[in-house]
Formats: sequence, C-alpha cells, structure tokens
Amino acid sequence: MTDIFFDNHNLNDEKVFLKSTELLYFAYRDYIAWPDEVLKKYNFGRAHHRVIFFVNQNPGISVAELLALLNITKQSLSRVLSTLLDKRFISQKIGTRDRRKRLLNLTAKGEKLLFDVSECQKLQMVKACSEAGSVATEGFWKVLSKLINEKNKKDTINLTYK
Amino acid sequence: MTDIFFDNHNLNDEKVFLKSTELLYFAYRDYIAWPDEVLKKYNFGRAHHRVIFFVNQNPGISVAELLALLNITKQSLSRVLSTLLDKRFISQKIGTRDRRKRLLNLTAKGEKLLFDVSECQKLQMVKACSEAGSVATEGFWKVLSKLINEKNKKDTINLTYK
DNA sequence: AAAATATGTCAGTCATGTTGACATATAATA
DNA sequence: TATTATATGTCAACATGACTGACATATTTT
Repeated sequence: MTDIFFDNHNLNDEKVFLKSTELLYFAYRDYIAWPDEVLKKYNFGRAHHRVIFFVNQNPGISVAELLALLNITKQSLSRVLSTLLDKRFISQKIGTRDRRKRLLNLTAKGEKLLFDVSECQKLQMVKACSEAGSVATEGFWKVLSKLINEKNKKDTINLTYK
Repeated sequence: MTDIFFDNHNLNDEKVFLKSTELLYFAYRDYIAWPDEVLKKYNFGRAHHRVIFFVNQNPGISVAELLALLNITKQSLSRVLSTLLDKRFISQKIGTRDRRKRLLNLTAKGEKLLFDVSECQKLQMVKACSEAGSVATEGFWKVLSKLINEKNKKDTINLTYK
C-alpha cells in the first residue's frame, strides 16, 4: 500500500473503513473468546477476567477509578467484584489518606487465576505480533491508540502506557 | 522499537501481551460504542448493526453462511434477523439452485440505515488510520489478521478480503 | 453542622448470547 | 420411490453482563 491511498480518495476511505472494521471485529472476537474455558472452571465470566486484568495492571486502584477505567456502572461492577472479593481473588485495603476509598489488589490466588487465564491469550498475541514483525506491531499500537476516545484516554492509558 | 524485542525475552513478550491487550480492549470498546445512539432511534442494538454490516459485505449470503460468519446460534440470529426482515431492512430471496436457501440482501432502507450508522465510525477509523500513516495501517491489518483463528478465516476473510 | 464523596446494595429491566426440542420444505441418496 | 440429510424457522428456558433508580453508611470537605 502506498501513500496515495490517503489522498482524499473516498473509495480508499471506504476500503480502509470496511477492511479495518471487519478485521477488528473478528480479531477481537477470536482473541477475547480464548479464556472462556479456563474461566468456566472457576465459574467466572468475561467480566471477572476484565476486572482481574485491570486490577493487575493498576495495583491499588480504587473502586471509582476502576469504574472510570471500565466505563461501567457501580451496580454492574458490584456483582463481579463482590464475588472476587468473597472468594479472595482480590483484596481490599482501606485508603490511608482517604479512609472512604477501598484500594484493590490481586491476592496470590488472583494472580494465579490471571496467569492461567492469560496463558493462551499471551501465546496468541505474542505469536501474532512476532510473526507480523516489530514495524507492524508498532503500527498496530499506533492505530489502536488513535481509535481510543481522547476523553477516555485520561482514565485509561495514563495509568499504564503513555 | 527495535527487533531485539522479539528475541525471546520474556519481559518483552509480557509487554507486547499487556500493551496489546489493553489497547485492543479500549479501542474496540470506543469504536463499537459509536453507532449506539443512531441505533437507538431505530430501536436496534449492536447485533442488528453486525447483521446489516455483514449482509452488506456479503450480498446474497445464505442464513447458514451468515451464522458461520458471525459464529452465533440460529436462535440468537433469529431474533434480530426476523425483526430486520419484518421491518424491511433486509430482503430474502429463495435460492434458484437450492430452493431451501434464503439469500439475504439489504433493501434500500437497510442501506440507508447502514450508512447512517457507519458515518461516525467511518470518520473515526479513517482519521485514526490516516493519522497513523499507511505503514502503521498495514501493520494494524497484519496483526489483526494473525489474531484471527485459522479455523474461522475460512468462514470469514475468504468472503471479502484475502 | 451541613454538604459532598466513596462505597455498597436492593430491585427491576434489557440485549444478546446459550441449549434443547421440534416442524417444514427441499435436496440428495439408497 | 422411499428414506435420509440439509436449510430454515420457531418455542421455551436460561445465563451473562450491561442498564436505571432508589436508598444507606461512612468519611471527608466546606
């Protein structure tokens, strides 16, 4: 593909849109589906996976910050988080500066679960990126970053990657 | 990023995995959420959007092919497809070679809906890809392609892009 | 002392996926 | 031709993970 494709030709805009949308849909679906079997053993769903993934990415995150990160309601988070807390996959620590806050961390048990659930995904992603090469991987990240709403970037990427 | 990152260093594997997973999650979420407001006006959801998108990508697709493409059950598709048929966003034509088959196409009304729903997404994707550049966009497609299960590629990418 | 904030919970709803069972029309095969 | 297989559609029940709205408690800020 040459740079002429980005010269305001609507046909190429259409191709970029259709091809990207299709690939993004299938890739996301096939990537996200992997951990399901492992999760089923624990009687957990994808929502539990997301929570332990992001708590691991942001140790000591508060409930409100996690809500902003995931962009879901308190009531929706409550169900999965309560279970993860009850079953000791996540620990809560009362904030020292602000005792209203509950700071979340994975327990050893939670880390083990995340490791098990991540195994296949990690293989799949590392394989895809290494086969595609480092230039392609940088491009992959670049386009994905630009797809994220600026408004959400504040709550998200700042916490881990710039 | 240099090629040394793909030399079997587990720390870099970990980075590739975590960064890619996080970016893919946020990008997909922020990309897919866009059409919701438009869809709400029609009283449709994301499932309806997917159906009209893929019927448009594969004109004359049969129900069984659409099921294989979307990887969902007949019963799940039935609800949304019935509505789209009832309200004349999609037309059914009995197959000529095999009269059991129902070949699906968008009606003019369906094309109008898809256009309205696509408007924001198209802007968002074209903006992201053109800002990232053609090399990055190629890399984006390359990694996404490699994330798709080989088994699914038969049902999917073959139909539109190789 | 009053207002705002962080968290948690109860109750109900919705969208979209799943299984399992069964019916009908048509095509392919023995 | 009779039987079997395929393509489609539909009924019922259920699971997951979102949502809204209301309300309670503890703590911090004003």
